Amino acid sequence: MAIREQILAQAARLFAVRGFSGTSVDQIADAVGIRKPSLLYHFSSKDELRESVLAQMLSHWNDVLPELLLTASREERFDAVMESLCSFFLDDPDRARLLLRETLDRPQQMQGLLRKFVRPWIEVIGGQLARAKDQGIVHEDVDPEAYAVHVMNLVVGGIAVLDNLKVILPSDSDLGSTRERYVQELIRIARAGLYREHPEE
Amino acid sequence: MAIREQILAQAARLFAVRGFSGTSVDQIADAVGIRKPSLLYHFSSKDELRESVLAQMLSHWNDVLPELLLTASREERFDAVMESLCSFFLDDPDRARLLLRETLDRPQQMQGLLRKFVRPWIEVIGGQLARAKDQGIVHEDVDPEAYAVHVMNLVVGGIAVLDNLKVILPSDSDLGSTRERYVQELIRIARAGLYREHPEE
DNA sequence: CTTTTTGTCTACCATTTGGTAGGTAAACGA
DNA sequence: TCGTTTACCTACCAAATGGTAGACAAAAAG
Repeated sequence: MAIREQILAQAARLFAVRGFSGTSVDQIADAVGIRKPSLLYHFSSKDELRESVLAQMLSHWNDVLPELLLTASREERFDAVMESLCSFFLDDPDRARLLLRETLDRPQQMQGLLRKFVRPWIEVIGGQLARAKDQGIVHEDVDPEAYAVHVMNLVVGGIAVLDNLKVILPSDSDLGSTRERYVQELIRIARAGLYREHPEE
Repeated sequence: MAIREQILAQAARLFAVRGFSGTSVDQIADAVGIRKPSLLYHFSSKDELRESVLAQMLSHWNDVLPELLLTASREERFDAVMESLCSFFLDDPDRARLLLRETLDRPQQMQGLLRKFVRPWIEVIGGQLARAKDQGIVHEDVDPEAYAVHVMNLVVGGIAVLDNLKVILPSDSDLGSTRERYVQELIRIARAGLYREHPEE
């Protein structure tokens, strides 16, 4: 059964980097080390492969998200949620690229998935915001839903094109720290857009 | 010469919506109302067409940007700059989609363009921030360059997938206002991530 | 009026594409 | 042991792709 996962991994990588139409079944088969008909034995069409790749990623997302949200609700640690959220995509930036490409390529189908996988997060954030507003911690003019969507977009879009943006951030030279700096600023922006003062750290 | 612009317009539209590899020369020709060889008479290859489409957009960008920045430097009206910036992409969201797709499809080539077209903006923002920091208006922990990059990404990415995100923002029913609300929150986040207090409005 | 240029067309080509047919060998279940 | 299933292969196919050749007509240039 390992071969199926290899195919999924290579397909995900290539779809993310070159796009779906920019990737041929042959290229995926080559990357795995088998012939095209062998690949099509496991996934009966290129489109089924696309579906499977996306399903695999969203299933992983669905595994990680609940824990993430519970942590957030219980401890109210904004930065922790943000870092976990970023980690999901930083662990494999192709996830962000894939998501972005799917959104561009098939907006119709993506809308359903967004409803299913993003809406819950937005609702939880909304609940948190209600409490935080009562406590006067959060800016009054925050639009909870729009805010959550923007943060989502900031994370996914930001990580998808992270390598490109590194070019524009040339200051420090040690490896990997550009990413750190970039992510820290991302989280800072998200926090500042929400809280009136700095929340408990 | 009108035909050349029609081709550019249709190509830009289709590249933005379906992607470069997802669009055939035939489809573009059809959209214009001519045959494929006629199109290839004006643009000798599909790749030259891609180049021209991108060049056209960036040239427009380059026309609009200086004025934008001058206004900002002179009057220091943050919201005005943000709204102008958003307008550039809201006027035709395909611009944002195209930019995003190019960044995903050809990161290498895009890095040069980012250096040329985005860096200047970042530097100007940096200059503004220096002054604003002296006046104690801007948060001290802002990373000017990273901030600017994130805002850029927020605008481009946000508008590119705006139609999808509307689905997650279901509250008000009147037409067009979802976009308004979405853009307002975007600008609010950008402002809150920068200024300690609200700047003069 | 003739010649040349411009722009479009039909017909075609080589390559690549997603996908199928059908064979083969190893592993497995009875 | 023998049939069946699994997983891979070579060979092939029809359609679509980017691009070319060359005919043709209108218009611009001489």
